[in-house]
Parts: sequence; C-alpha cells; structure tokens
Amino acid sequence: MKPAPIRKSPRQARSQATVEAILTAAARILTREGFEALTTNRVATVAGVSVGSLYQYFPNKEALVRALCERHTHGVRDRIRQRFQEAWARPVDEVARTVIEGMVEVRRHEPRLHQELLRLAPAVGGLEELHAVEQEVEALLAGFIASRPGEFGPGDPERRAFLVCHAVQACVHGAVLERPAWLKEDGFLEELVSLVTRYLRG
Amino acid sequence: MKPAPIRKSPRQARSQATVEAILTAAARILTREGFEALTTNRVATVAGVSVGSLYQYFPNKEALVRALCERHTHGVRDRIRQRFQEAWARPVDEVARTVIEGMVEVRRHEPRLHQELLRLAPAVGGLEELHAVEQEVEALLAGFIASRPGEFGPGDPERRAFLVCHAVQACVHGAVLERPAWLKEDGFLEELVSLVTRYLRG
DNA sequence: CAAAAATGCGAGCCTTTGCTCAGGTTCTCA
DNA sequence: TGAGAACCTGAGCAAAGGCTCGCATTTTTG
Repeated sequence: MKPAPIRKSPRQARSQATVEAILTAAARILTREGFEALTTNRVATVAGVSVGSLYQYFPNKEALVRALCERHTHGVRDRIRQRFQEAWARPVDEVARTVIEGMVEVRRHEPRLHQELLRLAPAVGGLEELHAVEQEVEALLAGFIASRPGEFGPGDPERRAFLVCHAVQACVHGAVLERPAWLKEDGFLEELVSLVTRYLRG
Repeated sequence: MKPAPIRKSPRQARSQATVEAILTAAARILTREGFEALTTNRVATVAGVSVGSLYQYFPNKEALVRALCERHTHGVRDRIRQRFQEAWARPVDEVARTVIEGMVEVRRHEPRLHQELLRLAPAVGGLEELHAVEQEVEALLAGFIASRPGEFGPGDPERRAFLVCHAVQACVHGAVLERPAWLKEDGFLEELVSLVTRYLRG
C-alpha cells in the first residue's frame, strides 16, 4: 500500500514504477500547466502509460489527486517536524529562525505544485489532511510556548501558536509568490524572526 | 458599463436587472454549492434567465467569473480604504484595531464566496486585480509607518507593511474558517492587535 | 402606430473528459 | 515449462458543459 491506491496494490516492481510514473507525471503537469490541464488522459500520456493502467491503481481522478496531496503534505509535515526537533532546546530566536527557514525551504520547493494542490484540495477531501498537519504544527508550537512560562508573556498558548503559525506561513507564502527577491537577502528572514519573537516575548 | 460585460452594455433597466440577476445567481451558487457547480446553464436557471441572455452580456464564462471577482474585490478594497482613513490620525493600536475589525468584517461577510473566488481567480485573470488591492493596502500601511518615524523601529517600511498585511490577513482568514468561535470573543482581536503593535514598535 | 432597436428564449451542436472493456503481454511459481 | 496471476493497452462510450443561432417578445423612436 504505497501511495493510496484503493483499487489494487502494485505487487511487482514494474507496476510500482507505473504508479510512481503516474504520480510524477501528475505533479509535473500541475507545476507546468496548472490544474485545468490535469486530465487523466494527459497524465497517462505524460507518464508514458495508458489510461487503463492509471485506472488499475486509482479508482478515479479524485483518488489520484488525493494521493498526490497526501504525498506532498506528508513531506511538508516531516520537514517541519524535523526542524522543530533539532532546535527545540535552543533560544527562542534560533528556534524561530530554524523553523522559518524550514518553511521557506518547503515553499520554495515546487511552489507552483503547492499552489495548485491547495486549489484542488477542497474538491478532493484533501483539506482534512492539510488541517491535521497545520494543527500538529500549532500543537507543537503551543507546547513550546507552554514549556517556557517565564520567558513568554501571558495568553492562551494555543491561540498564540495559531497566530504565529498562520502569520509566518502567509508571509513566507506571499514572499515566495510576490517578492521572490526578498528571500535571497537575509534581512527578510530576520524581520520575520523579530515579528515572532517580539510578539511572543511581549 | 457596469460590471464589465465586454460583449454589450445593457441600456434598458430591464437588461441591467438581468445582468444583476446573473451575477447574484453566480454568487449564490458559489457560496451554496462551490465552484464545481458553477455552470453557465445553472447560473442562467438560478437567475431565472436563459443561457442566451447570459451570453449576450458576457462573452464567455471566464468573463462572468472575472466580473464577479472584480465586484467582490472592489468591495473589499473600499471597505479597507475607508477604515484606514477614519483612523489615520489616531494612536497605532487604535488604527490596528480599526483596520483589523474591517478585515474581520470583510471576511465574515460571505466567507465561502470569498474562498471560492480565490480558487477561481488564477484561472480567470483575477489575480492581478487582487494583487493590486493587496498592494494598495500595503502601500497605505507603508505610508503610515513612514509618516511616524520616531514611533516605530527601523527597517524598510514597505517590507514591514508587507509582513503585517499578510500576517493579519492570514490570521483573520484562518480564524474565520477554522476557529469561528474565537472571533466572537474580544480576546482574539486584541491578541492580533498586540501582534502588530509589538512588532511595529519594536 | 409602425419600424427599428434592444432584449430574451432554449433546443441542441460540439468539444472535452472521465472512465470501461475486451483482448494482449509479461511475470511468477510449482 | 506451462498455467495462472499480474500487468498493460487504447479505441471508444456516455455524460457534462460551454456556447450558438434562429426566432419571439418588449421597448424605444420618429
């Protein structure tokens, strides 16, 4: 059970390669042509496979897109988790810097794919997965805030984590799309870090 | 030239009502059923009009959606503009509170329509309009920051305005969709205000 | 009150697209 | 090695949806 083919599990190496090719082709189409171009026939063609093969592993288009969503979402989650762990015990500004760097990295990697998947998610039941990841990150940050009661000001840690997560994510997202040049200078990152630390420290 | 019908301008009151009905029906479908349900035939039916009439004022579906985008975007812009003006000379935290209240108001008004239009915009050339509004708001805020050099810390006003705008917008957006209960208590708004003021004052 | 202009109608054409199915090829395993 | 399982193929079906076109109705104009 690799990507989430409800219909049939690929057993031989050959078929696993097929599934892989299909998913890759779908991703390529999304990033190169946008989601209006994502037809099952086109995916099959780009993957170098026939439509029939596609429908052997994905019961319908929705399942294919959902699989793509999950794969991408999980990748993001794992990277953020890791960044958090590696900085957990350090000073606040370093934690902020590390995690924000992780988010920039995540966003800069295939921004168009990310964008198009966000548009597709609601039509495909991919929002729950995404919200779950967001909430995991928020919970992580809330735990971090709660674990340093002296250092941070008062206020519900959950709510504060919510604000910080959404703020940072939006700023990074916006910068990737609208001000890519800013991401190359360090000043932007530092400005975001100070936004977070000033708020948390009060 | 009321909503942007490239094809023909409605001259009689009757036809203006038709255009109005079409736009309203489209909005209703978007908020009630989502954008996959937005077919031109359905819009016409819901509007109590025939498809032919629809195509008399909108050259194609894209134009219809674009008109809807513009109408909505301009509404948002006007409200934010107004909020800004009415608070311009007051203390920072009051300005922040006023403008943020405006954004909450804007988002709470037809959140689903807003959401679906955001998904449609890229496919319809509606992003430029939207970015233009965002940039106007950013410029407004940048001007505000630049006009009080002593009160705020250093740093490029444009960049700081960018961060504040995106942060606030995302937090409000997220709250509307994921934590609607928080919007009813005052604490959330105050928390957002302090996020902004702490950052700006340094 | 015509004639002309503006508006409205909706059956149906035509393209697109998700998906099936009947039949072939490759692989596994006893 | 041969039989059965796994895998692949792609022409084409059926549904959906954007849009047209010939004609009817209403409003304006002279």
